[in-house]
Amino acid sequence: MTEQRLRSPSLVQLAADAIRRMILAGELAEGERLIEERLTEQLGISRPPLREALRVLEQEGLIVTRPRRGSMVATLTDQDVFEILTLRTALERLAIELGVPVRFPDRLKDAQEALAEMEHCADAEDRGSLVQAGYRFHASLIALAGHRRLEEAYASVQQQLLLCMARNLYAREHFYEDLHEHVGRHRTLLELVEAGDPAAVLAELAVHGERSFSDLQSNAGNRSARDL
Amino acid sequence: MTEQRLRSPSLVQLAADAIRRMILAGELAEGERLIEERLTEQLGISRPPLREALRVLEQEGLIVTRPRRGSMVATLTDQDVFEILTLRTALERLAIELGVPVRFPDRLKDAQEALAEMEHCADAEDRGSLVQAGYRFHASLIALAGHRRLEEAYASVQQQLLLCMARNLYAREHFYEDLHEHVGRHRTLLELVEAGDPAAVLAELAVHGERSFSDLQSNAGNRSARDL
DNA sequence: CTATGAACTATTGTCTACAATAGATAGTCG
DNA sequence: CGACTATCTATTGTAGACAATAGTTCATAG
Repeated sequence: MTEQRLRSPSLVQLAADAIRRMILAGELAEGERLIEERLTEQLGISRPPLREALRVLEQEGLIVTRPRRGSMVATLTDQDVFEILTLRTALERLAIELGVPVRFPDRLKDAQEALAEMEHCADAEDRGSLVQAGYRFHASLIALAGHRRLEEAYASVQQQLLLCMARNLYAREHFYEDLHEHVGRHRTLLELVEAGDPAAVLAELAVHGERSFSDLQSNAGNRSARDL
Repeated sequence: MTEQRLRSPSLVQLAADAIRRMILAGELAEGERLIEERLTEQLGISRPPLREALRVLEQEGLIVTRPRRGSMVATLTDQDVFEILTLRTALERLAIELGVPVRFPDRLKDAQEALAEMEHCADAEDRGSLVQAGYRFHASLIALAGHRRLEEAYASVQQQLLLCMARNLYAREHFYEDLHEHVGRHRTLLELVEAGDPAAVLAELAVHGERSFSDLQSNAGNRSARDL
């Protein structure tokens, strides 16, 4: 609304988006070195903007950079998945506490639209699009809090979660259950949000999250799965 | 024109550290434009590494960059302070839930040392050093969780909080109370952590945080102060 | 045959220079 | 006298080249 889309995106943003897409699409293998010269040829840009884009991705947690040794696609361990999931849960909890009951009713529309698309994807059994719509749904719930830093942090965590999925480290929760049951849980979530009961939403989210923690019990932090 | 020789690690990191220090020390005013050429002269480096450093600081939330209009020191509103404080609380809560009871007893030493230094600073009435020691104390509590992403996110929030203090937007909590009472609250916190009672720690933290929210009631999100 | 060292290569780190754009200023027209 | 426009300047965006370093390979000596 207030955002003006006339801004010509800089090469840095375009390069960051392109590399991010490549990583999340699995076109770049885990731990693969990112040779700057190769990427400049591939993207048709020069090294300075590319290097700035790599700094952005490094801060986002998608790549790791070691001095004089270049950048590599992030390698995710079970510990990393655990960290991503717990952090996501903590951020979602804050968002619910701040955003429910809803103070910006117009923002609910985004969630409702995303949910409608999720149902459509479930009917069509389009799992890829369903995951995308699911992320939009969650992001729109976060936006209810009206908390810019929270939205940014959540987006970063979501991206890393996408990376987990590209690595097949996190496929269980989203793929190994009935699609309509999956969408139904989200519908329940939205209804509780609309009802304005934060505690109930948090309880539902806890059920949501418990499944994801169940396979990480080898980690020292597994105790927290119950608490969250 | 202090020509400092930046060498070994990486000019990007050194430049980022230097500019970060300048911002947090208040040497750069709120909203002040960061002219790249000026900074290159001041730091004795060239523009490419400087620009990469600015990207890092942008991701950290200390500066804002608009395309073709350069970078500015972040301007903090009450809403920003609210966001920083709520995010910090959410991260601390996760850290306590994951780290208490303590599973890495050796890491408690850092907290104990920081607390001892806090007491020393309180005796000497050195408020500046007390704040620094306080941040080390909190950071060491976060480290109990053994959660790298959490530590990084918390460090970023802490930095922005330091920026708040440099802007006198947040001086109340740390400066307008008795120093020994301040340290005493932290001692209580550590004792509860050592006792292994997460709920009690969270309750104490809630008291800790309530004071900071009290001046932000004009914000729409003030309702959360009680919940957190 | 193995181990060690030196030279080489591939890659990153940094710098100078050029192009493009947004903001400012002054001049002119209504 | 005020407002609008064109030019102008300061600053950012981008490019290509040079310097420095870590990893590798080959040669030689034990």
